Amino acid sequence: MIQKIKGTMDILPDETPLFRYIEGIMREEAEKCGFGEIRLPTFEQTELFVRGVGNTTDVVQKEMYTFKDGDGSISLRPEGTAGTVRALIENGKYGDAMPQKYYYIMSCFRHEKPQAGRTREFFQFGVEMFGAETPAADATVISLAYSVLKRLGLEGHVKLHINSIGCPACRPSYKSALVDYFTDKKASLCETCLERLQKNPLRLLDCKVPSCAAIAKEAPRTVDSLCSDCQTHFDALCKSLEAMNIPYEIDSSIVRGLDYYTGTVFEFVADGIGAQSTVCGGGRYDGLVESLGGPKLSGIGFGMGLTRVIMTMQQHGISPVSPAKPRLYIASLGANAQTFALSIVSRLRQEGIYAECDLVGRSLKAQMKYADKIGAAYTLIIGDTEIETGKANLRDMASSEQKEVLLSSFSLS
RNA sequence: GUGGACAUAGCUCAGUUGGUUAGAGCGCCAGAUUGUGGCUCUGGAGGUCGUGGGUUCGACUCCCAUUGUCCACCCCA
Repeated sequence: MIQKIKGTMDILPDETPLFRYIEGIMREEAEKCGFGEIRLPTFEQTELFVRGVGNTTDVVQKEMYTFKDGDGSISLRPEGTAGTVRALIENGKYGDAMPQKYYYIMSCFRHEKPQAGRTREFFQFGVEMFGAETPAADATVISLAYSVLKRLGLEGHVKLHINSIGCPACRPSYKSALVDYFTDKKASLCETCLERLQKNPLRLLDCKVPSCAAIAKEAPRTVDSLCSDCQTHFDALCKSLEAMNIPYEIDSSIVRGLDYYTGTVFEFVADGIGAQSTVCGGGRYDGLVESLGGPKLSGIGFGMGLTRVIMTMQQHGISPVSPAKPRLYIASLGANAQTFALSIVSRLRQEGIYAECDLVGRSLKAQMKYADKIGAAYTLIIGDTEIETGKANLRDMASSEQKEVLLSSFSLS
């Protein structure tokens, strides 16, 4: 038999209501903050991601689904920010009133080895805000993520970690201080850390090997080496979060893996869902619009993984929705009654009522069982006698009480 | 890309030191006096034991390969 592609998933009808519920909350919260939905192409020119996400990142170097397309090269989007920035520039939205605020809920694709909380196609809720450089903008974006998680019942199950990785003015000096520090301790670093020292020094800070972690703990911290602009920005952000009653902790090991991040970075981390525990991650990317050919325009945003959110909810037994159940099931006996049932059900549906009837030709007993199984609130029983007399029994499935109703003007009110 | 674990019915799993027709629970379908669900009882359908090799008189069981799943590293949402 033909199986699904590795790292993809089927979401069946018993799970889709939960997805829709969560998506609904994300939309509401984003729109309350003035973010408008943007829908982007599933694939873009490979070059967009190479320049946008960064050609030194793992995402671009080894995780993109890239195809030849005529003379060019296209890739399935591995994230949403680059495409949003491209659309902003291409549609001239940088000429409109600032800030520009966009959100999306869409699938992204990365060719990684699947594990808990990591699939090759994954669903992401993302928001991007352009043209607002104040700490208040950062706070707004973080608070939006927070209110989504809060409404989903995850307050207390996720922790907000924030950090500042500095701007082009102060990051280079920090980076070299970091490299110097770790170069001194080269002898006691693990193999992957030696690699990180070469290509991604900031990652040295969150190695999980105990000996490395101990060294990293004493390493120079970004928050101690920020330029005065970055420092005041970061301090103001902390104050704003406090003013909004959003608990956070400063975590100098928070480093984002995408090249475009500058200044503020943050993560919401869940407990108990395995190693891939970042439910939401984001930060500021003030140089990105310009580097993709647009005007100098600041940006900040985040991505939130839908399945990781769901895993966290399940971990804590939070299940706010259940599938829809019919108000009425009509059990019918014989072909005439089945046709009659069909007509009533059809009329009820036009009135907006969820109603079902027998489509299999089962015995009455089997139909009753089925009605119970699908959770019908009421069952109406119709045979030839009922059609003749115009009266039928309506059974309340919860109490088993039955009453006779007139079929001529049957309604559920 | 690296490492580890696992793969038996629709689902969750048993299967004894290799030994006849591979089991259970749940689910599904059908019955338990003629047209009434939930509880109980009875019966039924459903598996070439992931796939391909090998060892053996004989393999679900042992060996090799392969594919897939899960978990971790890496990386990230």
